[in-house]
Amino acid sequence: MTTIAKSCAVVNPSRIETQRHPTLADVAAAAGVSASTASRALRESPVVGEGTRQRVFEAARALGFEPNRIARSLRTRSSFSIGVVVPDVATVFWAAALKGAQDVLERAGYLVLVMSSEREPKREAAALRTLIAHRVDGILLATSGGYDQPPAVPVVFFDRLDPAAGTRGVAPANRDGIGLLFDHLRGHRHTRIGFVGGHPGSSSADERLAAFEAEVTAAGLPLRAGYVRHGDAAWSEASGEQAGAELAELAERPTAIIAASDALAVGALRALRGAGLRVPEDVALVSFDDPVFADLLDPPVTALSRHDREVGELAAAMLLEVLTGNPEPGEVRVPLELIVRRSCGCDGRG
Amino acid sequence: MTTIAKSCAVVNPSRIETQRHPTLADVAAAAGVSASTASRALRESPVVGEGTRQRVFEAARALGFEPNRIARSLRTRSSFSIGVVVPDVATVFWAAALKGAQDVLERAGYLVLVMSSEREPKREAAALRTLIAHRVDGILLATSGGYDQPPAVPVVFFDRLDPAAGTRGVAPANRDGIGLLFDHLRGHRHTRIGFVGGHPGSSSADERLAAFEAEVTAAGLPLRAGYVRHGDAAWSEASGEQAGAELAELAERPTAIIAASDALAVGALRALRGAGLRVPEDVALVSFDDPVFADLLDPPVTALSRHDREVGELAAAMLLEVLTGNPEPGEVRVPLELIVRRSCGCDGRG
DNA sequence: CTGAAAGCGCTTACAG
DNA sequence: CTGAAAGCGCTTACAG
Repeated sequence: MTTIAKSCAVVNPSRIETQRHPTLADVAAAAGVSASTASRALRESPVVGEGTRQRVFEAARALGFEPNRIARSLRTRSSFSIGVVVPDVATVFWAAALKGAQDVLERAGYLVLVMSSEREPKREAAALRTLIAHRVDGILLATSGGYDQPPAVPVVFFDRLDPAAGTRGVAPANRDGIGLLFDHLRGHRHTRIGFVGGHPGSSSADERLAAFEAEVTAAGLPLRAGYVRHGDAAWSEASGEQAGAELAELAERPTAIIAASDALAVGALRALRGAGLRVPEDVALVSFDDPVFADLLDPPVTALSRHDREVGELAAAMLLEVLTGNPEPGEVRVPLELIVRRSCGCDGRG
Repeated sequence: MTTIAKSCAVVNPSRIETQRHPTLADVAAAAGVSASTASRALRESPVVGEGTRQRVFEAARALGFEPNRIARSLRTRSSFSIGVVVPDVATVFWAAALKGAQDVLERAGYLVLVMSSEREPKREAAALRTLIAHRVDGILLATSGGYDQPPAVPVVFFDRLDPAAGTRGVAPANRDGIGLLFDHLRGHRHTRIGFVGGHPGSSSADERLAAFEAEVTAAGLPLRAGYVRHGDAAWSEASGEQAGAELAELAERPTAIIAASDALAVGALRALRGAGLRVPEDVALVSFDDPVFADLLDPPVTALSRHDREVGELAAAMLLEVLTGNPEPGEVRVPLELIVRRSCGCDGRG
């Protein structure tokens, strides 16, 4: 007792007396039963008598008892929690995907532990270790490359898939999406099409770039190295602007640009303006991810619809499947649609 | 043994054999020492011999041992985790504030548990209970009204403060911010100024509205009920559009509008356009929170700089203070600056 | 229907 | 410097 009081004082010597949480033993004592019975009553075991059940609940209510999940987890050897690690929680895409995942996971009774890797492999690896240390039942991972050997729990990838084949994952249909964008630009008769890609190394960046190159080749167009630029690790707006500026300076400038994300597109738009170029008259511009308020931008930008939330939901659902014993291997791709506005050269009225 | 294997089989009968996590006992056995010594070695206790220390670390490494934090938490009676509850993780403001908080908390060694209340008092109360059940050491709360009696751990409010006085909290300087917006509009000689507020009931909505009314009165202008509109619970863009449309329809229409948030402002902008009104020529518009890509909107919108991240950081720092025994009571306000662009009537060149 | 006992995986006085 | 023992707060066979 003395020990406990002392350690409390060290940890939290403020006036706010962190009142001791009542334990199951307290409830049992108050209800005049054993801890075993109290536990069974609280867990609605059909075996306990009605009167007993009521007395226990009453005692628990009176004491403000909230069962200690840490103790329960240790005892039952299952934390009923899921870890989610994303490169950056404050990016529109991951914030939305995270929300989607959290919704389905919480509905299934899981606690969600969110960790941010800040796009660094080291921090991702650390986050994974922390999650394992907390004995999560499974992990949802948008990898930044910190995943080496599989941890001791099921993992489902999302958006940024593991390069190794055969791992479970959910991602946007990158290839088809780029195809939609490319075809639309071709419909406007463009032959000199530039590309502002994400940072090489993630499946999302790499797939979109590969799809772009495949489209160019399939269209019988020349593959010009100078027409392909890349954003920085954060796919930042600033790096999109830099890339856009480089494209704008080219002697034989592209007449249209595909940006691999919203921030990259907005950065490119800013660069084009800065270079005194009109969009879409001088250079057309289309974006992979639909920018926020895209229809109010000047000009309104043509882009692919967002299904961020859905990616998170599907990944969570897949993990739940695995956890309940339906391994359901392989990949799921979320289809995207083209939203035609004006930056592509259309008049924006459909 | 049989029991364990059986229960494992029920939980996860997939081929992915969830390998048993090695325990401290395993490490101790492998290193040829007792669990006590292994524990001390791993925790870098100065008391253990160098040779022993090395053998233990080697064994831990070889086994891929990751100490079970659940067991440690139970034993030490401290989870070293902090709960953060926000109305919606996918809203720009909270995503950024959350990230700020998470950064400082993780740096201090805490695990962050994020919960979303979806703006419902019931869900907020449930989230709070879950957090308590997980024995978090403290809570960061942007309340939606689900907080009745103080939980058994320290709470710091952020953005949406507790109406009760004297509680700890961090929020933007709502009053001063509205003052900045209002004064700027007055500088443009506007006398008929409308207000699209947030949903009444949260401190952020109420403070901004009160500040607006105080400014109107202080300026000697009439307080017209018809000039004040409110967004819905989510402060959604659609509700901002609705409010903007109502203002636009007024017989004696305001010549300027202050919107209490980015989404509300963008909604209002859309409504104004829909009504065939030019911004800022027919109606000027300024926004409290700086919209994403605000400078590329048509017209670029004048707004208050965002300090979302800072709000989260400061709230986290305050909680840390409390946890280490420096109660530091009261409120902190984060000052905002005006970013002048074109929607207010300026030419946008500063 | 209920209780005593064991144990989940750690940490930490207490002895040596 | 090291080990045996107790205990954190639960759950769950095992007996009655």
